[in-house]
Amino acid sequence: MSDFFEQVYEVVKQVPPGRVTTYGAIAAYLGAPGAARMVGWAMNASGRHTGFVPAHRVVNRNGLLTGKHHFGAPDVMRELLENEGIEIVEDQIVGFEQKFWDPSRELEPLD
DNA sequence: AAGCTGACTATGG
DNA sequence: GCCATAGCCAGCT
Repeated sequence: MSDFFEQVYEVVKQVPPGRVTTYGAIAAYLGAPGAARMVGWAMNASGRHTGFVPAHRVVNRNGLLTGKHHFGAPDVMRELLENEGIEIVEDQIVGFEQKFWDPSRELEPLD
C-alpha cells in the first residue's frame, strides 16, 4: 500500500462523527492539490486497510454523495451519515458548509 | 509497455 | 447555468 493511501486514511479516520470533508481538501492537505481523484481511489481501496475508514464522511466539494455506490448498496452511505446526525436530501448534505471539516484548518500542517 | 479509467475540481464558452 | 475540456496520478487491462 502506498504511503499516500495511508496518509489519506489517517486524515479520514480523524474526521469527527457528524462532520464531513472533501476529496480536494484531503488532497490539498497531503500536498497534492488537484489529486482529488486519488483520494477517491484511496477510498475505493480503503477496505484493504486494517481498521475502519469512515469513507462515508468524504464527499465531493458540493457535499454530494458521489461515492454512495461504492458501499455495496446505494443507501448505505446515506444511512451512515444520517445515523451521525447529518441530513441528506437528494444525495446531498444539508448545511454542508456548516458540517464541513477542513483538515488543513483542523489539523496541524504536514510540513 | 501503453492506454484507459476514475468516489474530483477548476475553468471557459 | 449547463456542457466541454483539461489537469491530476495511481491502478487496471
